[in-house]
Parts: sequence; structure tokens; C-alpha cells
Amino acid sequence: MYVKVMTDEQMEVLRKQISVYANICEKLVEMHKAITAQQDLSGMRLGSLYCDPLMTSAGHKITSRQRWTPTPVQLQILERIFDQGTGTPSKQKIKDITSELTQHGQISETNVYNWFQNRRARSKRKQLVSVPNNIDSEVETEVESPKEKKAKSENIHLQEDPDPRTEDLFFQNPGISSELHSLDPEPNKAEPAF
Amino acid sequence: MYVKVMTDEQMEVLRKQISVYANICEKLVEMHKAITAQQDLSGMRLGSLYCDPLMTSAGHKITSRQRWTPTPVQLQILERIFDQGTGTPSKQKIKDITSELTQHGQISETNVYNWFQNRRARSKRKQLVSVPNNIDSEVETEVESPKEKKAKSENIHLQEDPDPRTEDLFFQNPGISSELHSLDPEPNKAEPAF
DNA sequence: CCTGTATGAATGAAAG
DNA sequence: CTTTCATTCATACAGG
Repeated sequence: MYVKVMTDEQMEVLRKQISVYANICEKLVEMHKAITAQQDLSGMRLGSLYCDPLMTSAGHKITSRQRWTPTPVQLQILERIFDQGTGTPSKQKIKDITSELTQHGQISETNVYNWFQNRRARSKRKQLVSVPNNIDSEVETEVESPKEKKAKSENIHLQEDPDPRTEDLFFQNPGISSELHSLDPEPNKAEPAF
Repeated sequence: MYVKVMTDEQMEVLRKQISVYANICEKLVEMHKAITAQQDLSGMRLGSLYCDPLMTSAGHKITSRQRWTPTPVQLQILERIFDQGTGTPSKQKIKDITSELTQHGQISETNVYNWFQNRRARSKRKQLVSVPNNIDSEVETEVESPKEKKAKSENIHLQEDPDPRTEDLFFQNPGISSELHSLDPEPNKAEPAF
């Protein structure tokens, strides 16, 4: 049998794309309902399009669950390494750690990388909070870090985006498409009519 | 290297699912536009789904969003340019791009520059290969083939998930509502994978 | 069931 | 260019 080969990454991309669509649909339907609740729209039914092909009857989204969660063992090891002070376990180190942790459950280098990033960042934030010396007795939308050179309102470019026409924009491109092209090495049309 | 193998049928199913979503979304949007031609929907973002007008408390000015975020259109354009292979855009190029994008939302040259930097860097990191067989774990200066022939096994990592139900459903449910003509999921991108 | 919180992941910006 | 930091988004999970 002729088969195609995909990497896990590609699989993930596909899953995401579908997820995105599922999400949009959900949102649109919601919006639609809200709006039409007060209008007559009998003529505007969508037919049977309404629901989601990708949702199980349990209401569980198929596209969900993609988030890694460290097992207790892994977490323990990670914490230990983190505490060793070896700040940024760059590249090679990551690989080592990953392969070690792999024996205690599914994990990838990216996971490890992210974990350290987050661990570090949050550990830092924690400290800032625990230093109540600086008082901002006012509702500050943001805490000015005393030790960080917050080059804030400098050349940051905000974007309020009051733009209400977002709907149109959203569909012009599935976004992740750029990584999907190699999925179709088959000279056939993209959508063989069978 | 781990890869998943799909049959043509499975590929087809996936493609169809995406098509269906694309189609539904299109219709919903269309309908939505028709209905809300003059209604106020601002604040309802579809993209990230936050319907947050950013007016947190007592009219405290929205100090948030100090970070630029590309609008879908901008992103699309950027991706396209990126895919054209013309790596690091020159200074002049950046200017051009910026002015083009300006028409689709607030943006600065710095934003564009950063975007390309990041895009490239991350795209490169994508091809991390964690081949356990690959011993000789010396300094892995392994720069991969010029073209992406990566087979990274980056993916979703489930652990001893006692709840395996969703995983399998992914490829089933080919049937969805009727109407669906072939909507090409991703018509372009002729990047040679080789 | 719905709301709040912890935390994995994504990404713009900046440092090195 | 490569690596790191900061902020934000989204989700798993606990509590009401």
C-alpha cells in the first residue's frame, strides 16, 4: 500500500490547524447565536453545518491535549538540576537531560528547554514580589522592576487595534500553512475527487 | 528518527476535515457580515479570542499591550516574504516591507527586523534532532543539510495517560455534514522539500 | 458546573 | 546570528 510519511511535527501542525478552525467555528457560532437571538433569521440557516466534526460526543475536543506534563520523577530531577545553579543548561546539556528524563516518561528537548525558561522567569518574578520594599500604593498596571532597566515607553510600538474588521483578515491564511506544503508530494491534485 | 505513516485515505480524511472547517468558517463569516453589517462588535476578536476591551479598572489607562503583535494580514505577508527564501532582508528591503505592512496596521521597521530574526532563528531550531542512536555526543556542531530534511521527533508527549480516548479519534469521523466541495486547504507554497 | 490558579508553550524584544 | 528574557495565551486541575 502506498503511504505517506509525516513527522510528528507535521502531525502537530495539522492538529493545530484543525484546532484553529474548530476554535473559529465555535466562536462564530456563538456570535451568531447571540446576534440572531434577537433577529429573524429563519432564512439564514446554515443547514446542518452546525457542529463540530471533531468533537466527541463527550464534548471533548479532539484537538486539545497537547500539553506536556512532567511526571513526579521528571519534575524532581528537573528541580534538582535547577537548584544546582547551573543556570542555563544550553544545548548539549539539554540533550543530556532530555535523554535522561526520557527514561521516566515522554519528554522532548523543547519541553526541557521551556521548563527551564519558565522556571527561571517565574522564580525571578517571585523574588520581585517578595520584595515589598518598594511600594506602589497605587494601582499600577505594571510593576516597575527596580533592578531591571525597563526600557519601557521608549520605542515600543503599541497597537490598540480598534479595528473591527478582523473577521476578514483571519481567513486569508491558515497561518501555519507555511509548514504544510511538504505534506503533499503527490502530484495529484490537492483534492482528488476520487 | 520517528515518523508516522499515513495512508492516502488518512491524508484525505485530514484534508477533508480541514476543508470542512474552512468552508464552515467562510460561510459563518459571510453570514455574520450580512447580519452585523451595522452592529457593534468591536472587542470581539476572533484571533486570540479575547473580548477584552482592556478597560480594567476605573478607566485606568490601558498600559497593556506594549508589545507589537502582527495582524493576520501582516503575518501572512511576512510569511510569504520569508518563504521566498530571500533571507535577511536588507535595510532597504525592511523599509519597503514596513511601509507595505503599515497599511495593515501599526508596525515599525524594528518590528519587521525582529520578526525576521526570530523567524529564522526559530525555524532553525526546529530541526533539532534527538537521535538516541547518535552517540558520539561530542560537540554537536551538526549543522543539518542546507535544506530542511529534518526529522525531529518533537511532538506531543503523553505520558502514562490513563485517558487515551481522544488520541484515536483523530482520524475517524470522515463524515460531517454534507456540503463540502473541495476547498483547497493550502493551494500554494511550492517549496521544494528537497 | 463554573471560576480561579499553576504552568506549559508561543513569541516579540533585546542582549551577547 | 544566537541565546536569553519578559509577557502573554491557553489549558489542566483544584476549589466553591
